[in-house]
Amino acid sequence: MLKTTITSGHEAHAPLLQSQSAATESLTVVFEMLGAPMFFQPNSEIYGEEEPAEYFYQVFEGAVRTYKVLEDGRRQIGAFHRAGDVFGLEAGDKHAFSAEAIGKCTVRLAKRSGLLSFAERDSKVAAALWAATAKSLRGAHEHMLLLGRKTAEERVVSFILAMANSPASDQIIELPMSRQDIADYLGLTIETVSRTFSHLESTAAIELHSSRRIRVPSRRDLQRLDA
Amino acid sequence: MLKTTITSGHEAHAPLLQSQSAATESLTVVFEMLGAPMFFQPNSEIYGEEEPAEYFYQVFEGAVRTYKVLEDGRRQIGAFHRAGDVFGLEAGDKHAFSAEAIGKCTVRLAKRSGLLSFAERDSKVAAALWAATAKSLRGAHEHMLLLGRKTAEERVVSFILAMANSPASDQIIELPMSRQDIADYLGLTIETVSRTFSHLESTAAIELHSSRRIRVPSRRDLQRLDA
DNA sequence: CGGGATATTGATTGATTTCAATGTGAGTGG
DNA sequence: CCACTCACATTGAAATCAATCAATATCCCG
Repeated sequence: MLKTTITSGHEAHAPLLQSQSAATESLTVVFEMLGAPMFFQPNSEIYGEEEPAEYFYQVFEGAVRTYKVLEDGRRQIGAFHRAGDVFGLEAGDKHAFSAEAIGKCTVRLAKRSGLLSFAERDSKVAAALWAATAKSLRGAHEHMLLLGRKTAEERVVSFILAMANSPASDQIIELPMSRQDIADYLGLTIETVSRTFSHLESTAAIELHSSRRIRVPSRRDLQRLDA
Repeated sequence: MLKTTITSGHEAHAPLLQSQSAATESLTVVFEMLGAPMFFQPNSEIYGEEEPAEYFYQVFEGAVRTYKVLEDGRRQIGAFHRAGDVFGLEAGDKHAFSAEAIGKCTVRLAKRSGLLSFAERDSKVAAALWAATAKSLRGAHEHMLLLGRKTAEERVVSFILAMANSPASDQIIELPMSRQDIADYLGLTIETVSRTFSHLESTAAIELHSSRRIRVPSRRDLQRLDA
């Protein structure tokens, strides 16, 4: 199984694939068959908004951001994708978002036409495609709640909790993305994100070992700060 | 076709079904076969968050809001659904959102099990289900950009433009929802929404015939105020 | 050991929220 | 038919949270 392949060599980390649903697994099998692995350098474009959507994508290793920009440059990151996540699922022949590698990363590309004709013949694959799309939708809904109704501190806390994907306490979390990425994901400025991290540290809710390496001594305590 | 059925008797209004995609149409056919129409009173619950998701839903007449609330009562409306729109598509056995009728409305309910087993046998139906889910995802992404990066005025303008679903200028728009609903959709307070409507009126970007009936003299002019 | 990007911290401003009245309109009953 | 009422909407003044403007500080990377 690819699951094994993906996690091999990462045993020291928290599991990269959280609650791997049966549906995602089944899409993973399809990506193994149809997907061509492709390597991307940090900050390189995987696809651009408005480009014809020719492929579906699955992160194999590393992390990816998908985003939209307004004419004047304001950027909203829609989601961060990590190993095992499928992205680029929007229907229609054009991408609604752009996608970039955050650090070095490997992504599997599966031709839409191939995967869709596969889905036509195998209803399990069609169901997996639907489930993966619905999973993205669920994530977008959660993100919407955060952007629309939460305070800066609640946003940062929600983000940290989402990045700490195991329910265990006392986790060390490695953030692959910059403060600017976090700010553009949370709908805040980089200064507000930085200040909020500092403030959380000052109240012992988190420890900042370095700017991209944080420790959550008690997940419960942190959760109490989320709405 | 149901399209005819839905719009019959509404010829005086702007078309209720904007760009009805082939995919939605094909789901509409399924709803005609499997769906039981159900009538809802204003503000009545269609389903609640965390309830087992037993059905898929299509608005037949009227308007529906889907939303999430935080423990302390802050509410985020995820989307407004109008005639022809399919909602409740989230995968998983529980609803992620709640859904309520805004005014009096009729909704068709199709059992998930039935529609899914139909999709298993007919790949066209499976594709339509996927496309409808992806359409929700696209809407959520657009909404995210609005919540994360737009100013109050831009949000209200985006909202008005979305409610004016024909590209024509000089439209009169009937808003089915209250200012509170709009506020909770845009991530603003009711006062800010009200002030922004007033300000748009003072600059002649819109006319307020009554609080729920507005006229857009020039769509182009209004679009210039959107980001 | 630089040097440039990234991050933190401080001071101030400003948009939106909050608090507080006032206005408006649809429905009801006298 | 009018007055009353209640929910909904508008408007105003003050407070607040996050953004902006402005220095440093720190971390990589060569």
